[in-house]
Amino acid sequence: MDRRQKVTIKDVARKAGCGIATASRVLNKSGPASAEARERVEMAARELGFSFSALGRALQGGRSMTIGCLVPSLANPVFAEAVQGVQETLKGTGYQLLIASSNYDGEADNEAIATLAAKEVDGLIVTMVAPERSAALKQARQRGLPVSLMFHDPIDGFLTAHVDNFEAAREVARQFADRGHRHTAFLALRFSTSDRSRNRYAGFHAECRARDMFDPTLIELDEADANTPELLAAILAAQEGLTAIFASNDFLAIAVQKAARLMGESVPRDLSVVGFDGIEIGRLLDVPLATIETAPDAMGRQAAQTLLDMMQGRPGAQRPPLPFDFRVGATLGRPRTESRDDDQVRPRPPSVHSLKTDLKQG
Amino acid sequence: MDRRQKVTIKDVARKAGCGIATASRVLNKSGPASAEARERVEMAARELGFSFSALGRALQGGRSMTIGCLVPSLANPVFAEAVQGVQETLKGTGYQLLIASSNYDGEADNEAIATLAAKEVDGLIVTMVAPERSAALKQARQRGLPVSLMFHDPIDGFLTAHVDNFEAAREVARQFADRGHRHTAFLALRFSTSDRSRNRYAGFHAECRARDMFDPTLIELDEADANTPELLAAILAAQEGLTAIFASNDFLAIAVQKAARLMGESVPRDLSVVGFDGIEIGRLLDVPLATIETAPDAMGRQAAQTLLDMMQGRPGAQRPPLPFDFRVGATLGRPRTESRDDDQVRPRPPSVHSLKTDLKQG
DNA sequence: ATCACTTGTGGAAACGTTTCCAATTCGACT
DNA sequence: AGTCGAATTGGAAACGTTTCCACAAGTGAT
Repeated sequence: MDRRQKVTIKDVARKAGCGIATASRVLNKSGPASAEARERVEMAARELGFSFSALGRALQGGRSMTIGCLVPSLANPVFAEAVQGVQETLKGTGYQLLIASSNYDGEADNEAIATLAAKEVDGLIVTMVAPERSAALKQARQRGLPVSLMFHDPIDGFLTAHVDNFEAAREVARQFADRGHRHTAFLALRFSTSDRSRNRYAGFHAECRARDMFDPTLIELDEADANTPELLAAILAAQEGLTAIFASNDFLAIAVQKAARLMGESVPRDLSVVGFDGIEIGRLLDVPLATIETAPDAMGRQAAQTLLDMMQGRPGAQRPPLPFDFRVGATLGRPRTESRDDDQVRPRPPSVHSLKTDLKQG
Repeated sequence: MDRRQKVTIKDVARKAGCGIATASRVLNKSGPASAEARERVEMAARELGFSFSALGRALQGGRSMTIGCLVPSLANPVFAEAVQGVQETLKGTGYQLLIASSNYDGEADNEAIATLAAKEVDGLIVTMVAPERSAALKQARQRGLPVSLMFHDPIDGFLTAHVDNFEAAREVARQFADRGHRHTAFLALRFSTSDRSRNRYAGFHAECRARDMFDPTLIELDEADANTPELLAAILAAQEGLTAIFASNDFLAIAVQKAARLMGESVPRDLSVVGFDGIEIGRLLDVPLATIETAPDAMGRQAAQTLLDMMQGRPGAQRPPLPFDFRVGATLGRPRTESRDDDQVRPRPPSVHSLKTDLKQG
């Protein structure tokens, strides 16, 4: 019962009464063989239910036809969709995907890369905490492993499929400014483990300055869970004069809406909210979410295509960032108390940076 | 540059001036070695940056330490979360996940299974269109490959991690009945490729009958995309007297809410909606979604654990279904025109089965 | 009948491991 | 000094492929 009996090409050859080499040639159509031999080998293979072992092939051929993929988490639909995009592009190429996830842990990132490399993957598609500082990734590249990045902004020496987070965030600031918002906040999750988030903040911050708005307050959450809205409500209640929030992803943006509801405030009358990513569900909401719409699956497809090119020896250059769209939802409006045209330079209030929410650990 | 120079144990042995066997023993701590030899080998390995090739190991040891996983799509958060759960359970066991997705295509299912088997995975965790009819899966099992199912209701000869779809759907019907609904519909996506969906319909249908409600109308969509709400609105407009809809997943349920809004109807005053799955975002909605709450990650964890048990020779028995919860949201209410207690048996209206929406192909 | 080809064929090496087993060394005991 | 056992050690086989190469057999031309 439990005996895992493998049928090898040796068995086929024996049954067909020929040498291994001949069987291999027939089954791979890779060399000459008499009609009669072909017939016998094919028959034998069919009867035995033979199929090649990718292991033996990989060992001998030096190519495993496997691609390693590392993402922070599949529970985040953005990454899940990207991986799906990778799968689509790989479909039909014969490559399989070995997937690891690090749960946003830089240490786990390194281990995962090492493990994937040990499995002799032919290439790596990666989103990690800090690719530019990963020893394991560096070593993999030194060994000649092609690496393609996803989501990360361009890093020296790497090719990446990305959107211009800085620019996109500036766009959000512009939209806020155009509607008269001056006092805003940037809401992020796990700021320290995401260069994307940091770049969005940087862009948002820069444009706010350029538009003579207050520096945005930085609100950082450690974790998102069921009571995130309550937590947010508490934090927001402590902020005075805030009229608009830019959330680093759509999930957070939706949580902000919920928080506003809990506080008895109305979106966008009392508070404007803009998200990032453009997940499908945002559209379906009662009050459709204003957001930066990106295409994670396209990101995955591009990263995969880049990798395929590298593996075929066509190095390719860094592609321009993928386009994003500002989706005008219904969560963005004018602030209730319009700024009264007193354009004289006012002192900026001290910006509350890194308002860490360690209420839980405390 | 491009030279992929592998450091093998042979290189280590040569540099350490000893035999391969000794090097192997030292590096694996699997046998005796003099302190001096140990020292030299470890030094050599470090200097060369040696790491084992999982390929050679797998070939020799007969175990690849890789597990194959097949799901319909990672773009569906339910499956993505389940895979995440699998990853969590596998973390620390040394097993890696080779992931394939079929895009709900039964043919692709078979190919994927065959490919995974060819890669010599040590076990299979699978959600597919029709496991009971898959030739490839059958063959894999005959070869002694342990197989663990996710999401599927129990099938003879397989172990599966699941929720009781039939019972859960009955619960929905009960909730409808308790509030006085009699004329309901069941909304599904790709009915033909999902036994889960079919079982939910069956349970819903059965309980509707038991409660003397009308047979639920079956509404089936081929695909969900951006204009699903419009499509739904058109379909719903044609249904008379409908007071409640059971959607086969939360995404569809949210689309129904949007459709109702498009039609100028109010949820739950004019139409009650209940979903299935219990995705996190449903909670955050303006009108929190009533739904059957399941735990996809727990499903993944259980499936993985079952597989680990099988691989360790502990066969284990089919576990009971994982619990589900009826989440009382705000999308479920009493129908506007309360059924006037005329309990005489009324003829049921012909139920519109398989109202296929091939508006697009047509 | 010999030669030079073409065609078909199978032995064997190589890929990177692990592990069995025989051989070597060494100290200790008779 | 000679024998014995324990502790180390390394050669070689095996895992399932592919492919190089040499060999056999057949074919047509000289």
